[in-house]
Amino acid sequence: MKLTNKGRYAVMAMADLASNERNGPISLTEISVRQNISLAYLEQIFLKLKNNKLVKSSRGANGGYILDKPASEIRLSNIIYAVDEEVKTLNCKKNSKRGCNNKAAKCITHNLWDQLDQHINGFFEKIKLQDLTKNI
Amino acid sequence: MKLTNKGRYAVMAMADLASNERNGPISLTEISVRQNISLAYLEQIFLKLKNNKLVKSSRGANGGYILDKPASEIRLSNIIYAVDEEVKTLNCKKNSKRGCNNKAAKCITHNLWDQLDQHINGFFEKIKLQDLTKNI
DNA sequence: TTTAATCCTGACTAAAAGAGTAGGAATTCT
DNA sequence: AGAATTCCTACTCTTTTAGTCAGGATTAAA
Repeated sequence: MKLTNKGRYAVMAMADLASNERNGPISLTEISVRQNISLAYLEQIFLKLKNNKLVKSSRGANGGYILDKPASEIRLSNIIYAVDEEVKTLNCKKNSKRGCNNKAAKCITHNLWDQLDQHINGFFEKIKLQDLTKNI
Repeated sequence: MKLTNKGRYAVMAMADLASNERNGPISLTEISVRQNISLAYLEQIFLKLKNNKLVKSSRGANGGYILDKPASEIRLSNIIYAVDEEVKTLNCKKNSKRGCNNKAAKCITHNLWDQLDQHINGFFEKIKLQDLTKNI
């Protein structure tokens, strides 16, 4: 399943961004210091966030990032999805010999894992970025 | 997070065992054929299931495994836990420099990931092995 | 126009985890 | 004794993770 540190860092950084909103963009250097995440890694992460229209960037001196929409409209699932590409546990690969073939009674757990995916997705969909800023 | 193929194989194998109960133990060779999982890998898995008192073994010719208790009393969480050792997403390692230190505002997501753990655990705790045998 | 701050991008790498193999020892039934 | 089966440990191969590194490209302020 794809739920990694990168995903968590992304959530942390977005929460940081939401909590420190002010006039003008916030630089990654700032976030890097506050959240103790390497700048280069943050750059990677924010590139994806930007491609997924979760943040906007402005370049040059005093540049940085701002949220692309209100924190109340960003779900954690959006963030996770943006950096991890998929929120899937394990699915039965087509043409895979092991674990699941389409014969009856052999892929008992297929549905089960699908349900779990939905469960986890649901969890992250319920929570909005705004909900996190309260705790900071 | 620890939710791997091994965990899924374990659930599959246990469901197989529960569905094919009869007098006397069932050999891993049988399960291996039915579920299309390599015998050697199954051996590894069942070793752990046995250590966690989910199955009983009998050795020698005509040996094999049987459930150690009724399928109605075995939760999927027991199985997952047995083979994966932990159902934890990502926790903040003590003494880790990155990602989480105990200063305020820096580990925003800590609680969040804990909640997720509980969520997933809850999912697997609700479901009993017996519930799976109906679909085979 | 210079310069500094920042974004942007891809390539690279070290470590860990995942998935499964291999081989032999011990046990029990026939 | 011979065959079937569990038991147990160690090993290996591959993929993924978690970053780092290096070098632009772009922009805004001075």
